[in-house]
Amino acid sequence: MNSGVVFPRPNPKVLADDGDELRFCSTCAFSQACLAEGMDKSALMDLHVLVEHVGPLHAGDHVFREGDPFEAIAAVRAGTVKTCTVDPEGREQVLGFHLPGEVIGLNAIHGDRYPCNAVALDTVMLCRFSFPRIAMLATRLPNLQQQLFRLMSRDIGVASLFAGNHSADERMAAFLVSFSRRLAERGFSPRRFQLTMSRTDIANYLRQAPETVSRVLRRFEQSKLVSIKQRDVEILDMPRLEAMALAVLRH
Amino acid sequence: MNSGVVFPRPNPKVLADDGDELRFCSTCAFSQACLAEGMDKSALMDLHVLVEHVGPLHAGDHVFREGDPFEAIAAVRAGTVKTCTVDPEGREQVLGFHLPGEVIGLNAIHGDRYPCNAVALDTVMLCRFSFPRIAMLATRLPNLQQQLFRLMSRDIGVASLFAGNHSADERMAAFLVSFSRRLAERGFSPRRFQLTMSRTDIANYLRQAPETVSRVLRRFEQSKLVSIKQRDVEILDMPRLEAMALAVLRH
DNA sequence: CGCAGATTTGATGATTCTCAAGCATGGTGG
DNA sequence: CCACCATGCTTGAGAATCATCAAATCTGCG
Repeated sequence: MNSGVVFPRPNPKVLADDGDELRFCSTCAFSQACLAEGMDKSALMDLHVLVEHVGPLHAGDHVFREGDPFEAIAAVRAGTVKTCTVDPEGREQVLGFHLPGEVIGLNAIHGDRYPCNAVALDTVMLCRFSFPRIAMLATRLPNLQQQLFRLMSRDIGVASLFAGNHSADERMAAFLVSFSRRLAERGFSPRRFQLTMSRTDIANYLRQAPETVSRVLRRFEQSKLVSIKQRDVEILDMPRLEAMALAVLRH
Repeated sequence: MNSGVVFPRPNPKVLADDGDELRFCSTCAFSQACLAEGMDKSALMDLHVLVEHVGPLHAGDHVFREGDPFEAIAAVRAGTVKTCTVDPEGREQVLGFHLPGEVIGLNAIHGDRYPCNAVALDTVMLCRFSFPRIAMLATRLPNLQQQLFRLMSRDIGVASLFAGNHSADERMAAFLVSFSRRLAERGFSPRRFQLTMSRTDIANYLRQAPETVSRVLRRFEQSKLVSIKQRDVEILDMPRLEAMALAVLRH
């Protein structure tokens, strides 16, 4: 398995500036979001100039590593990226899972180094943005600046989502609901989806033992909240799941 | 006790544009930080124009409330501010404590409303910055923009500091060390300081029961790690405390 | 002085972790 | 094609950390 760092050296093949790139990149949710913020066509062109399409990365590939010098942020275009730290004793701490349309690396600006690892959980495609260049561009494009502010602001809130002291059931329900909603935002089905990460990763993220995750999911299944086959999830009773998650998500 | 929202209506008395304001505001750590980032004198003047000095606020006063429309960020100049949410059942969740030199409100950009309450824990002085105006200014002053990016980026990291699944002792040690370091950054003593928040607030922040906080602190005192009289803390063995906190803080 | 709120302390209990073993699953090579 | 292995997942039993409940103590303040 290739576990090298591929992020700082984007594959030249996927950077080809062929005629399809503009259309191709219009599927990049990050650009889309900027567009939605009122950026005009020429502004979008400026963005395209500094986008690098990276990938495909495969499960286990690192997007960046903790301690690497910070150079760029990236928008996930396809697949799932896990961010995590490793403490001095080698124990991993999962910080988050990042779905298509979400941006990673924003927590590296302060410190000039990535404070965590970013690892592909499946086949991942990225849009890479040199940060100095996008920041420079943002001084000319207020909408872009505003969008960057918004993205970072949201990450602050997301990071404290699971900060509370809730039960294992509540955290798991919140995890499933949150995952479902984020998928729905990008046009995926909110009822049927695949958990691309291992039980161990979920457990770590939710501050639980993997055994607890397994037991909670089984109980959810027994109470007809969800149906689970391997990593495939079908949500059967969204209202009740949302009710359980309410204490964590607050809406 | 006055528990009204004072933030959106700064006290006119402290906004007086007398000759001392420039010197006065030079004690505002936010401006200082921007200065340190290489802003020249005229840039600083631009900042001063849009600063509003707010305060003094007293213990229990709200700086802003969850749900209030987002208009401004604020730098703490003196005192301590607690940010917290309240869930549908009325249970509070403490998100953080903010010391002089730290900025609050950055998590409100996304959503256009404050996602949490901000409450003064003691006598608090603030610098208030209209966000639309400071964002506008940031397009002209790349150093200011960069500073805002940095502040938000740091908040992402801070929010996930206590995300890990650590023991009560480790979290408390990390809390004390982190508090001490942040005070030291601003020139306060890192060995002797006052915990301006209640045990209940600390407990909530660390996901513990107040009783657990009490017991952990007593054990710390018995092992000569710290000396505690009410809310006054003296750290007696910083190396050992830092060692305990290592798993949480990672440095 | 006495009251209200905060903190401490002790006893008990429950959620969750740990340890250990069994069971699927998916890929590999014979 | 099937046995085999590695990995991840599940399940059960026992243990431990930490929360809860109850009550005493302390503190600041009117």
